[in-house]
Amino acid sequence: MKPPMPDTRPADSPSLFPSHVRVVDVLLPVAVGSAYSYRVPEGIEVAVGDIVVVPLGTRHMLGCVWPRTEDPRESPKPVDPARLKPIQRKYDVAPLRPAMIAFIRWIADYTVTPPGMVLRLALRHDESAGIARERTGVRLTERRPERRTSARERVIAALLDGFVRSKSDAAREAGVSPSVVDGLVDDGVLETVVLPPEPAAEAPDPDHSRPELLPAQAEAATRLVAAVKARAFQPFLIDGVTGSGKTETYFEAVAEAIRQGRQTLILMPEIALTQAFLDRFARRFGVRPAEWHSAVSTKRRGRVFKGVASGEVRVVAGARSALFLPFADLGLILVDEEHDNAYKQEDGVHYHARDMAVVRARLEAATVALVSATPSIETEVNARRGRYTRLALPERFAGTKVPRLEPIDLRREGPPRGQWIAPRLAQEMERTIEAGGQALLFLNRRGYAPLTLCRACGHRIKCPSCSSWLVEHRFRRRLECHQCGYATPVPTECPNCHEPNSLIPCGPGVERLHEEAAKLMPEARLQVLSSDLAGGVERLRAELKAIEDGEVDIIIGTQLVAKGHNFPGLALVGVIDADVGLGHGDPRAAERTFQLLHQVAGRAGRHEMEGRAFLQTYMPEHPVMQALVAGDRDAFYDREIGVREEAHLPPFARFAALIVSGTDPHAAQAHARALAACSPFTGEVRVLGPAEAPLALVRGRHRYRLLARSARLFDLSAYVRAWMAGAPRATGNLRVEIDIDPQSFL
DNA sequence: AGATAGACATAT
DNA sequence: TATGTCTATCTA
Repeated sequence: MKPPMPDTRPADSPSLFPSHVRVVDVLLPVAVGSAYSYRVPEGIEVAVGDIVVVPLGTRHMLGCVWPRTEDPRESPKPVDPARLKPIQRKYDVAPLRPAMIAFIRWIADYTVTPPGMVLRLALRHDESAGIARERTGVRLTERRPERRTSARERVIAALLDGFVRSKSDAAREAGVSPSVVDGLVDDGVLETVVLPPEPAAEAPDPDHSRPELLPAQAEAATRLVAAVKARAFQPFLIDGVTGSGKTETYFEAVAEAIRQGRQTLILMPEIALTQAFLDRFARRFGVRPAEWHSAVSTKRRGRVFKGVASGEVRVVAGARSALFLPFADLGLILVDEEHDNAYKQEDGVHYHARDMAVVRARLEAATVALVSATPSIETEVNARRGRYTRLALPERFAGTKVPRLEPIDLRREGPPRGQWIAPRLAQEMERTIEAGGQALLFLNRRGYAPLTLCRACGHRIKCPSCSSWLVEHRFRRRLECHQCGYATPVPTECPNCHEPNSLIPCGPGVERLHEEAAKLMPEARLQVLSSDLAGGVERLRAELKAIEDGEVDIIIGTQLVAKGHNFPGLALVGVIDADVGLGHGDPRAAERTFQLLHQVAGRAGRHEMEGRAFLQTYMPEHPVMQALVAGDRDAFYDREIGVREEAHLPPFARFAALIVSGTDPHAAQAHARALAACSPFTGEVRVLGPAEAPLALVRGRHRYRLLARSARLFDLSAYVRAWMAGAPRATGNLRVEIDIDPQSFL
């Protein structure tokens, strides 16, 4: 830190040098529209981007010295100089660079969120966390103890090499408790040494172990490497079938960024950030990347945050929040599984991390690559229009093909009532297991049965707080609401007509499927995999290991099995109900179903083994099923893009919804209607049902949704801002949130 | 965001 | 009339 400026004014004539009140604007991480002005006290020098501690009301908080703009919304109103409060101190962290400030502004503008809320995402770390505490190590001296015990001897033996170790390491290596080490320090046998702080992440080695690449991979890698070398914004789509080595390919670009001394951000859906991925990275680069997601400890976050800001951390693998890390020199961003919905932030600042990654890359003059086997419609359109350069990886590594999905028409060859596995699928499973392969039954429904019905009066048991069906979880003997988490013991009589023993479970969940499969194949070893597996992450990890080791014949899984995990012995996939998820009126239902089922099918058959996949459906003629069966991805995209065009929704702008919420339902609805009445909104106003939006009635807040049907969504944020500015004062308690997937940033 | 002052509702 | 609960407003 710079020394304070010496005061050069003559002591006897201060009035000759009118002391200028130095004022700067500081953006605070709170939901206020503009930055606030603060006085800079003598002895403190601040520049734009600096992080400072300032008083606000009764508290002190971090803020960022913010540049002035012409934009009146962001500029502070002039304040009586006497009312200005002084900056308390500078905060010891790297200042936000201009690209980061531009990024924050861009997102705030696009998402119609106060910039302070976006800044909050960038400053989210614990103040004390980043300060690496001093670590002490121990080293052997010439002295030997008077009292000799076997524990002491072991410590001395372990430290005979003369190297310094931390106390805990020394104790662990010698197999003794730390108090033995302390005792030796007291006796002067060991001396303590101050250790340098542990690095936030070790430096990855771009040449640690370079893999053999297939021709298509090598070609794609070359183009990515060239882009990284060029140090200019360039967006790519890495479009490769499951098992085509997308990761190995983009690792080459990571290697180049490391060689260039620039940083890399690998974004992944949180669930995909597994040990397996980190290990894979370590095999290629010798060390693991720095991790950034909700499960990382506060202390570790602080260190990573500082390491990223200083440039010491070269590669970060993180969930969407990693997008707001203060990279010193970001050269490459990878968005793995770019189609994944987890990239959407649904509360606070509504942003789509995939799109914001492209924005950030542009502002940082970095290369960005979106990676997927089933790109989102938007990304596909951007690739087709040439805004993203497509790098196609059409072949699988081992030369096997992604299996075609074979349809099983449930109307013609379905199972008997009360069962869900078609005879043909059962046969194929038996054959597969006899041949030593594994089978996966995919059903995206947790629990035993999605509906409990009264045989006597027809009553369907619903959640008292959000009116969606309660799902029976037989293992836990409860009825659970999958929307809001409400749970109650399974009743013995109908809550409506009080008829005893009249309740019957309707429809299948994975637990019920497990029951059926066990009956069909009593010898087979079964395992259910779902996110609510008893025993949590530990158990899940253990079960995945067991599956990998071939200790399971039939896996019965929900969505969980479609993502990330590798099942090397999997030879057959059976989709129990391909129609789940279609026809809910969700405009993205077709896309999601296609992506999910394509990914699930892709799990079958790798490592020189051809796999097979079956699709049980009541509507084999549905375009999604047809595309899946034909293995024709392009046909699917052609159709989906066409559908959106017909609805006058530019495919790359996706759907837009405005959520107007307020505490007074009448006022909120009136405002929603007023907004809807104005161009460009022609959509209807709907009260959000709880099933549609579990958060709809949080704390008595009423929400209304507008669907915008406009070809010019580009103006959406400006439009809403203008509307809000002109809205009557009573709208102060109304929040307008835009829920869109912005695509107009190129 | 978080503190606080005001607006109702309810206990004392 | 004190006390609790919920909301709207303000922070420089």
